Amino acid sequence: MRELPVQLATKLYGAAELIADQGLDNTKIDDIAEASGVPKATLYYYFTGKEEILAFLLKDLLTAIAGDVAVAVSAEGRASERLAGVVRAQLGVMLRNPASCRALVGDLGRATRLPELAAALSAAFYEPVEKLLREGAEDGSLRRAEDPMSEAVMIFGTVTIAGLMEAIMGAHREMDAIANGVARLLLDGLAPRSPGATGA
Amino acid sequence: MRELPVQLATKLYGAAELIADQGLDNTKIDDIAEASGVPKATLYYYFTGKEEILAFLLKDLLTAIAGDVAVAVSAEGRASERLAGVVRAQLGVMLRNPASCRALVGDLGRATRLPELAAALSAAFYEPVEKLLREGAEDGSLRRAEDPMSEAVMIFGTVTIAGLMEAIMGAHREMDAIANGVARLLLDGLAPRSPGATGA
DNA sequence: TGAGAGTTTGGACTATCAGTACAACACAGG
DNA sequence: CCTGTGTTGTACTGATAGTCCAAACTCTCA
Repeated sequence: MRELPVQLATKLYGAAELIADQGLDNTKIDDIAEASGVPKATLYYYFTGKEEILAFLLKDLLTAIAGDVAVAVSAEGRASERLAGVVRAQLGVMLRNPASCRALVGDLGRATRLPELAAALSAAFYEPVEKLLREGAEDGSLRRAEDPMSEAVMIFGTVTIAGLMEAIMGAHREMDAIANGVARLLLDGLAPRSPGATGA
Repeated sequence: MRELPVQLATKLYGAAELIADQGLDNTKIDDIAEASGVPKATLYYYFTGKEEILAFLLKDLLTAIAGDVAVAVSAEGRASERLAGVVRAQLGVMLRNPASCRALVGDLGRATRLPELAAALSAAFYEPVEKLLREGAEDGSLRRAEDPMSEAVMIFGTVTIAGLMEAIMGAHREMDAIANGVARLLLDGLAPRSPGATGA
């Protein structure tokens, strides 16, 4: 895949919705060309095929998530508060890019089969969150995890499915309401808390 | 889709792995025919196309999950314990059918686009868990949820991603270890608990 | 100004594969 | 033996992903 001019990249976002709606294999290359305004021949000049176009869009989304998550992770405050920030960050990106987000989750399988995406996902989310969990154990705001990696994975799953549900349904709730719900589940769990001991 | 003879259904499972590995659209009908031992003409006698074959496999998996989840939901004990049972049930089915499970999550987007699957998923998981959450609020073993539906969705996401990760990685951990980790996150959350107040 | 490199595009072409058509065959029950 | 229901091989069609190429266009450097 050749280096992509910005202007062209921008046009491609127009195709994300199409892919999200129909799935990649129900979307003809010619449809993508038409929806984005980029001629087919040009698409093939830059990409080796459909999959690479999807991969580009998804990597872009993951990069956006990575950026916002990184900011949240290295903010001020206790780890538990920053974790809530991470949740808000990921949900924020997802709700701002519902089409790419639906395409990502919709073609999650393909995504897991694209190695560079797995790496991007890991860098965007798992590693920072894992680090955050360790810091939480230090500052006492989070319990010590036996297996921070798999907890990070679960956290990602929780946030992702919550965000996806909104993206599919068409985001009828405020982002903050959703983020609070997710953060509460993750921090406090479902069991009742004895009064006066909670995170964020 | 015609009523499917059991013998034929059994053969089809052999194709699930193929689909899980490659994704549906990289899998040729002829490959499915070869892998399952069911001739292409017979496949088209029963199914209208590829998608319907996938839908059959997924519906089958969801039915299995629905069955085990239903048992767990209506077991003895407090709701918190039964919720842990639900987690074990879903993970159990997923780990016993890693191929279908990967195919399901891999083609999740397609799945969300197949209305009967969305309905099956809802019946298999969301509704029973939502009911369980309400019961937990009654018996005091779970906190009262503001929005049980969306909590049920998040729970599903957490369990699913955890299970998927194992299915992809090749299940190096014991099912019980995974299930305990998931149940602990869901019930207790990540914030430290004051001693002596916890679920399951 | 103009040569040359890289980019952009239209359009024709090929190869692959999903899905169809159909005829032949198997095998049941009456 | 006849008829209906499943089963299968084979040949076919149509759609479309991806290739190829030549013409045009743009930018840079001399």
